[in-house]
Amino acid sequence: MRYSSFFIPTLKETPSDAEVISHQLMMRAGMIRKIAAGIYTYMPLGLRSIRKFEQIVREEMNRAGAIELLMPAVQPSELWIESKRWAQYGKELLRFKDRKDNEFCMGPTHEEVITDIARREVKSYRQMPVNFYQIQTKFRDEIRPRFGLMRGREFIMKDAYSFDVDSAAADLSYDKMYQAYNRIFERCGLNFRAVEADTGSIGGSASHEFMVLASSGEDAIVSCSSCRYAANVEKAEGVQMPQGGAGQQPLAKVHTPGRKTIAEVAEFLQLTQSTLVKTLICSDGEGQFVMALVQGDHELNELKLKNFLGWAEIRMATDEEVLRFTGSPPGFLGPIGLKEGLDVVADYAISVMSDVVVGANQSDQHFTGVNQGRDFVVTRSADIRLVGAGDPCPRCQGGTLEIWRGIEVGHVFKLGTKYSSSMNASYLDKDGKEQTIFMGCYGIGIGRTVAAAIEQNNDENGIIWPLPLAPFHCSVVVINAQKDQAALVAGQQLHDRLETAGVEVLLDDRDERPGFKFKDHDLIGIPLRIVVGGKNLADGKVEYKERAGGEMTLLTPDEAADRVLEAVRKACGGIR
RNA sequence: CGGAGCGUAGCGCAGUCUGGUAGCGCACCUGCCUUGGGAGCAGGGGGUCGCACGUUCAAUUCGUGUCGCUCCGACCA
Repeated sequence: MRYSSFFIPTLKETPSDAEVISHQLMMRAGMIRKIAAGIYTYMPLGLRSIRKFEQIVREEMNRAGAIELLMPAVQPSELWIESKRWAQYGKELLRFKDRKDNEFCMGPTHEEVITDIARREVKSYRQMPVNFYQIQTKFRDEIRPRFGLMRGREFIMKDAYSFDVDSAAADLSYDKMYQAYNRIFERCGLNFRAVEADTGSIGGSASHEFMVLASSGEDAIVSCSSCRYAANVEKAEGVQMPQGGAGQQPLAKVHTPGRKTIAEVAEFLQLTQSTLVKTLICSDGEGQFVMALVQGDHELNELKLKNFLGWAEIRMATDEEVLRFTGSPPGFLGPIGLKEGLDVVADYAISVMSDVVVGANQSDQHFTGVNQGRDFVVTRSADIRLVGAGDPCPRCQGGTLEIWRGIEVGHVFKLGTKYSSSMNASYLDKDGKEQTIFMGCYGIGIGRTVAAAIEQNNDENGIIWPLPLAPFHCSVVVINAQKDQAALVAGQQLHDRLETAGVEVLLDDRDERPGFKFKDHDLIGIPLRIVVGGKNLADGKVEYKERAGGEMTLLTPDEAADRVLEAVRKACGGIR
């Protein structure tokens, strides 16, 4: 491909609304253009990388036995009402009516449609296991679209859905996908982790997220320093501690004027924050309340508490609600002397603490020397805190947890019968008995993965593509292309030869100064670069250089071509 | 949803406080020159100042409304 006949509108300046590096670079490299909040055009260069990744995903899905189809982007409300998600899904679901006033939505995901297909078409145990997938544009009306392709409203996703006769068979399908996902992200040359995750609104019994490690990631994940345990912090388990010693101190009320936060109270009483108990009141938004206790230097994991209580939603109580339940404004709450009807859920860490400090449920007053059992009662003990760096691993002896930031690029779920039972997807088994189908679903964010690759691979000059995702493998930059015919011919020959061998080459024949061209190629991040021109060509040599670093070397055109072929084979052909 | 900010040329911004019909850099077009890290000179094109209504002799500027975009918050007890 000649640069002059392709279309790469690069920008020297960074658009002001691009926050993260991948968004900035995709804009500057002319890969994407925004048309509305969270909605982008994939420009020719961006589309090439998107297609590269899609192809890797296709190959690995096909290898794992999944079958490609394509479902509609627009979906009728009936299916969503049937699965109960028409009411559950909030404003994120973009709804609209057709000319006959029938309700539709833009599909944010396709469990309903695929389950409908399955219940009509999959009627016998002989047809399973089966796994359908598609690569398709979805729409979620995000509260706050941001970070370019990382959290857009319209985005491309690969989603797959497995159907099995029972739970054990579904586990096998799940494992196959889990393996396929590992292969996919390995092939892309990305640094990633598969972590245990919460199932969220999709539902189901188990799931793993695939996280590309990057400091700008929106999720926090933990992994064990010595075993393979890794989890999203939303899900990561706190370790249940053995019972500690009995308290010694008597209960005493102390005056703590204006000291509301844990830090202020600890400083005022000359104690460490870990000897305080943090008291929080949460609501399900529908009239249920609970008091949650965590160690002063810990933080409540609302998601864990929500799941433990079986609530659909969770939020912190308002100041008015706190006053109503405790008679005290926030800042002085505690579990002592509560009115009837407010359950107390304590984190496991609370049960090993003694002689602690809690609020006295009255302005400017705290209790010291507080001990569980003697001074207050815990309704239930549970794992409800957010784990942190340095915490003990819940799976092995001696390991401690490290914390990372990650970008969620893939998610696999065991759905069980959640959709198949509500939508009556069943089959006949060997004995002619009707059974419910077991499902799994598996997603990969296509655009997000490409953005994550940039997030992980860039420098001050621009993108540094991993070869498998690069829009072009190699660029051939011709110096003084409009005047130096010999250089242009030599460059064209090298280009033709590489292209014939299957290498994707961008031949820069533009009438621009060399520095200008180098800047462009660095910005758009082509991994391999050959420069043809000037004195070197007179000596029968061209320059070979890799974007990721390494020295520039002078080689004959033949040698340079071999180096390119070798690099492309190694990076794109090896793992197959 | 709550809070804040911003909409002026394709992009990045100034001008608005103090009203008098708009400017800079980059990009773009023409010519000359230049050709190893986003060159230089000269000339040129491009804006109903987001939109609507109001105040005024006069509105990019003041007021009201509206639309769009961006940021922050939703861990505080």
